[in-house]
Amino acid sequence: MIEQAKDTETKILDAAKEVFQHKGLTGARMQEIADKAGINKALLHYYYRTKDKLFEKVFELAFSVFIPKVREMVLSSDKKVFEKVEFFVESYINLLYKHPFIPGFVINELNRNPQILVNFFEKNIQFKELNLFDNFDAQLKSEAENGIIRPIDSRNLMTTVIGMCIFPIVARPIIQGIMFNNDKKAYEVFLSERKKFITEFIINAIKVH
Amino acid sequence: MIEQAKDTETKILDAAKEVFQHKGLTGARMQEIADKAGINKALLHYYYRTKDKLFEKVFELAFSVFIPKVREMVLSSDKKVFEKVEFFVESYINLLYKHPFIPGFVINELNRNPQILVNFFEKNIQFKELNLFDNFDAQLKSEAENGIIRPIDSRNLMTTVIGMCIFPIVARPIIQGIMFNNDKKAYEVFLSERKKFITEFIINAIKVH
DNA sequence: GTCTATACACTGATAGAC
DNA sequence: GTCTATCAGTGTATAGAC
Repeated sequence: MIEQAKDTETKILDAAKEVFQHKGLTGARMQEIADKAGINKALLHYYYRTKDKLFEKVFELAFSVFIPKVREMVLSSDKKVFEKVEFFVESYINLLYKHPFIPGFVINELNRNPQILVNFFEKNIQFKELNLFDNFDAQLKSEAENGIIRPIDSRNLMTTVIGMCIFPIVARPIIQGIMFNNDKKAYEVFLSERKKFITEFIINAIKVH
Repeated sequence: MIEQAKDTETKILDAAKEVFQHKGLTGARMQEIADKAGINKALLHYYYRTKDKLFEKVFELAFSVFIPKVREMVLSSDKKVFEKVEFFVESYINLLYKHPFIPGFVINELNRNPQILVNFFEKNIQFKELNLFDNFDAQLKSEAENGIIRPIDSRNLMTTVIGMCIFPIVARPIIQGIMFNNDKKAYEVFLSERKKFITEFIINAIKVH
C-alpha cells in the first residue's frame, strides 16, 4: 500500500536523521537505524539501496534547512543592514534551537568529504547562484558611503554573524565544560541571553558612532 | 632497543594523529595507521593495546595544543583588554595555521562523546581550575567602569573571539563553497586578511567611542 | 620489538519465502 | 512490502615464531 509505504519511508528517514546526525556516516549502523524505525535491515535496503544513498538523502535534507535563511539575508533588499542583522540572528537562532545537531553534522561530514557539497549543488542547481553576494556588497558599500556603517564586506560579515550563532552550539561540550564547569542549566541561560548579545555586538562593531 | 622503540612510538603517534584527525574515531582504520607508520597492525596493538587507547592519546595531545592559549588569555593580568584581544587573535590564528584540523576534530569527537572531556580533566587535573574566569571578569568590569569598554562578560567575549578565529577554519568547506565558489586561492586570501579584521571588529564592538 | 597468520565479531548487503 | 536467514567482506585483536 502507498499509505503504508509513505509511513515506513518517513519512519526510516526520521530514524536515519537521528542516527546519522549523532554518530556520523562512519559511526552510524544500519541495524540501529532499523531498530529505531521499528523495522529490519532488509527493509532498509529495500527503500534505500545502500547506506551511502540513505546518508546522502539525510544530508541533503539537513543542509537544505539552513541554506534558505542565508540566501534570504543576502538577497532581500527591503531592509537596512541593521534590520537585516537583527532579523537574521533572531530567525537563525530559532532555527538552531529546532535543529541543534545539524550544523555540527554538516560541518563534520563536509570536512571528511568536501565532494558531498559539489554533488549537492549539481543535484540542486537552484541553490547554485553565481555572484550571490553582489547585491549585499553593494548595499554595504552604499551604507558605508552614507556614513551609517563602517566599510565591511559581505563575506566577513556573514561569516561572523553565522559563526557567532553556530559556534556556541557546535562547540557546546567544550565551552560548557571549560567556561561553565559543565553546568547545563547555566549554559542554557547563557545561550538564551546570547541572542540579544550577538545583535548588539555586531551592530556596535559596524556602526559609525 | 629503547632508541628504536622511541622512534617507532613517534611514528605511530604521528600516523595516528593524521588518520584520526582526518577520519575521526569511527572512520579511522588501524590498518591505515599501521601503513602510514610503516609497520603492521600487530605492532600497533603492542604499543597501544586498543584502538580506543590510541585514540585517547591522540585526543589528549590535540586538546592540549589549544588550551594553554586560552588560559593565558584569561589569567594574564599585565595587559589591557584591547592588547589581550590583539595578542590572543594573533597567536591563536598562528596556532590554527599550524594545526588546522585539530579544532574540527576535537569539536566533533566531543559532540559524539562528551565523556572524553570529563576523562581528560580527571587525568589532567592541572587544567581543571575552578573560577578560571573570575580575574578576567573583574578586569572587564573595571575597564567598563572606567569608561574604556562597554560592559561585557568574559564568557561571551571569549566565545566570540575564539569562534571568530575557529569558525572560518572548521566550516571552511561550506563557506568556501558557498561564498567563494570553491575558489581555494580566494579563500586563502580571505583567511590571511581576516586576522586583522577580527581584531578591529572586536575592538570596535566593545570600545566606548 | 617485530613479524606472519589467524581468530572472532560485526557490518552492509542480498536471496528467497510469504 | 516485509520478513528470516545468510553470505561475503572487513575490522579489531591476539597467538606464536623469530
